[in-house]
Amino acid sequence: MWLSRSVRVSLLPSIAKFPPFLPMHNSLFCSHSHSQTSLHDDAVSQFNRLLHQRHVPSIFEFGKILGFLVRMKQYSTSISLIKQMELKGILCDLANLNLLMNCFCHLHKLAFAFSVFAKILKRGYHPNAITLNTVMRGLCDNGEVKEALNFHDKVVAKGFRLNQFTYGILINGLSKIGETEAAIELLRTIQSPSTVMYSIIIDSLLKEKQPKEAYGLYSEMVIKGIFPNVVTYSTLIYGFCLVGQVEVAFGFLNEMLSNNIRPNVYTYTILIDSLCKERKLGEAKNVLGVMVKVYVKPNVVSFNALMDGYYLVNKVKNAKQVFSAMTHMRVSPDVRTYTIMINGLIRNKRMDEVINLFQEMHDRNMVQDTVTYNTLVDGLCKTGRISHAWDLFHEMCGRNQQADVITYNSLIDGLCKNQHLDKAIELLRKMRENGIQPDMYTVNILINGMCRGDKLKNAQEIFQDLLNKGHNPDIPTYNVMISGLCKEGLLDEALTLWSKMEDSGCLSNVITFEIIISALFKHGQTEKAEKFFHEMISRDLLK
DNA sequence: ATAGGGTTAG
Repeated sequence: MWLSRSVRVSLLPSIAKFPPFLPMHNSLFCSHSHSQTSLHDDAVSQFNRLLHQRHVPSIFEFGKILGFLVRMKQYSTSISLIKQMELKGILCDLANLNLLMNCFCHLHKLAFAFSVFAKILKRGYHPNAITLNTVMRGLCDNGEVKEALNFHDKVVAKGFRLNQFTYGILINGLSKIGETEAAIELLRTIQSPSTVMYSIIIDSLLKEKQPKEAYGLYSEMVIKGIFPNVVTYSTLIYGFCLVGQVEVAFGFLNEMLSNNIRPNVYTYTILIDSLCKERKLGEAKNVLGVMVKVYVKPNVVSFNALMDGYYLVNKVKNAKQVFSAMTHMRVSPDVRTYTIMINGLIRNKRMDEVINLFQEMHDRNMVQDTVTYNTLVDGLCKTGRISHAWDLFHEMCGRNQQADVITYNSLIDGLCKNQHLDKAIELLRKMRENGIQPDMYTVNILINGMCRGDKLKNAQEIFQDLLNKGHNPDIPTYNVMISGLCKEGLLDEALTLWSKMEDSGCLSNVITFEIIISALFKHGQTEKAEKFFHEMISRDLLK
């Protein structure tokens, strides 16, 4: 079923090349409608007009406006409008109450949602499938998938009718908490499973790096005559790129095209992102050009992916061009756009520009989130500006952006590398106090810090502790430990550990080999070094 | 009911 590589390759360059950032294309994307804010305000004032009419309008009129607001994700507004309705003595119907419950669920106010459910029962309304599905989705979104399943069993026992959506919600809930097996089991109990159900599970399998199983389900749905749609194909393209099988992914792209399923902004953005991660910036830029040409409007995600790609290959100028191009095309940068810019500029040691951008976010009333702060904190640590990083750490806490394991890891690493091992240990303790569990990065940073600080014994203790607790060290853990042993000239011990690593099924990467080879050379063991070098080549680890 | 972008260790 796969089309040849030549088909795949010809697909993109066959489209006429043109500079994707010319202003002539801007007119395609100019917005002629009201902004979202004014639409929201219009809806609210129309609602108020209805509310104050002399003759009470039908409940259906209110419902239309409320439905619109929910589609615009204005949950808080919808809730307050419904409250005003009830205060005026206009009784909500079942649809309004379902909608109200839905709004509370989206705002993660599950207790309020349940009180609405109680109200539905108290008023003698008969909950319909939408009511029950909303309850289950609320539970699932809150991570309470088991409770959703119990709820399902209970209402089924009471004779309520459910629908396809119910099982989509439950399958999605199970998949998103990593219970893909259970999701598949549930799928097996459904007489006529849908495209959506298959798509959800295929997505989970690919994210868990189980491409064979995902492919199996895809074949199964095709055989059963359940047609993959644009989401299914986009999921497959994304997932197969994720597991490194780019050829297969492009096979799916060709297949969707030959099935006359048109790629949408998601599909194109996935392609841009995947090509960028493969460092094929020329092709990625062409995809953006194709999008423009076929009138699929790139959005902020498309531009962010491309920008990040340019920074990945250190093309600062091109990245900045993307930044201004998106503005010209009236696509507003978001927090991630700025974070990508900040991250890229840090990697290119342009700290003054970074500080300016951070200030610009402030000026634009953008809320810097944990990731933005993490990026900057790490950048400051890496350039030795520990005290500035420390200030930002406090600033983020003060602004209610929770420091997470990554924040602490960056700071601990910075402290270790600037001769403050004691302060690093102190911060580790503080991190635990704040309820944040150290992860593999923390362990590796500490082992590395100990080795650098001539505390090989402590590093080995941490490593042994990891083994004692039944954790498997990962490649970077072995790498830092091997590197520490090499640094002390303990080459035999390093090579023993390397053997253990390989025996445990943890296969070396290019960095492992670099550490070992350079240590062997340094100690005049040229022959051994060459042996490792050839091993590395035969494993195809050199790009 | 389903798909896409940003941060940490070697």
